[in-house]
Amino acid sequence: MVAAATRQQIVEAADRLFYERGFEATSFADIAGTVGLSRGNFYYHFKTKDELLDAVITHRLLKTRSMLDGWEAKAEAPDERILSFVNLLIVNQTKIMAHGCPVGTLCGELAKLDHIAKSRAAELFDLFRHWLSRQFRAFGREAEADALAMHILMRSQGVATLAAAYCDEIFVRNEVENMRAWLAAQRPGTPVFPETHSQQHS
Amino acid sequence: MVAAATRQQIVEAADRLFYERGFEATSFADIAGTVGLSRGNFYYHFKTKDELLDAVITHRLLKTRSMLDGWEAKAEAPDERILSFVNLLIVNQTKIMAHGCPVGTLCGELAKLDHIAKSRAAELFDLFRHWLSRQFRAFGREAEADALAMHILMRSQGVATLAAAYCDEIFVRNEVENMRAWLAAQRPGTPVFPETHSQQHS
DNA sequence: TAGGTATTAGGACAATTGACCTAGAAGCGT
DNA sequence: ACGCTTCTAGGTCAATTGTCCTAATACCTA
Repeated sequence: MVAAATRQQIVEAADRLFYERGFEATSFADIAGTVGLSRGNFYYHFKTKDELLDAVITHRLLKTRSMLDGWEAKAEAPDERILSFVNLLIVNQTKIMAHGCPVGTLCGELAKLDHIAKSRAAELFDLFRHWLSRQFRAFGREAEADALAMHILMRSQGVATLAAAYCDEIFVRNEVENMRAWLAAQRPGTPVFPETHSQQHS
Repeated sequence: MVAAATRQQIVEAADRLFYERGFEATSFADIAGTVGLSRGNFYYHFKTKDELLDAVITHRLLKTRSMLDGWEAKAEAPDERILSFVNLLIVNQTKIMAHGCPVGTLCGELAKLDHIAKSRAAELFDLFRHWLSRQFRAFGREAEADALAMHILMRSQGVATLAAAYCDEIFVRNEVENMRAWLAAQRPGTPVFPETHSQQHS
């Protein structure tokens, strides 16, 4: 097999395992077992674990950028695009309830480890942040675009954390509904509109 | 020294290190070095690392319960009590920006490790959840009390996660202000009141 | 002070980790 | 078929992990 393909397999396996088990808890042996390679052979593709982590983050950055570009290419209204982001909580519900948000948990782990790659992992947040900011600007909330982007990013992180702690999909649906209502209330020129709270939660 | 005192020292050192570095990344040697004990002596106090984790969680449950009881003992209005919870984000800002929320990050790590103690760590969330729920009931939002409690818990988790990723205290202050406004809007019988968004965020 | 219990230090243990080396297999252009 | 580069398997290495044992010390009671 050509090196680039093997490398890609390794990165994708590491991507999944870093998400499911965490960076530190995933060993080279785990990834080797998944890919079907010998342990020792890793050194040919990645000199250190940090180098592998860097490749995984780069891979995630590319995947994320391409997803966001895809959403932006669609001829949708900006608020509908923002809803695409919110809907990630529903689309990836099962994984999120099991392992949290891939971005949030990675940044959290790297923060605790005081790892050099922490700032690079935070670029994943930046991708969402600036994309959301752009949508809010197009939405007509130029001045507050970044704060609104941070707000919705914050909410999705909070939902993901509690979803993983409680494994409660009704809560997730409920809060996604709240985010939709909140977003509707952000339309500029809309008369005052209180944030509603659906109460289907058990 | 009496065993109970040493045990307490160990638990408190482990509590801090588990928070700052994470459960897995903290070794017995780290804790021993902090407390000033020999590594081997640990086995006398805790047979396994899981037993130590359990003691740490128990310790956190007691600390948290006592904090919440203290807030509830004060003759305050329920919404002011809820603000005490929100203010934790300000009071512990430095630590949160460095290591995230102690509860959220522990639950997240244990979820990834598929650890038996995960549900016990989630009891920490339950403590806050039920306490907040009680305040919202006293606030006159009987029917939606639990959903409102989960909502504010979710927000504090989201703020903590992004605070750790961005180390941005303006963001924290901004979102705390938003939570205050949101809370004011939850007063029953209050005319519609839109969630405001302060825009001091850089 | 004597005797027994409670507590400690220091080290041994196997297992696992990331890192690294080397011999050789596989692939490819000539 | 040749030679050269690319790639791989298996193993070694020191360090660190949680666990566990044992001899010695500290402490308290009688």
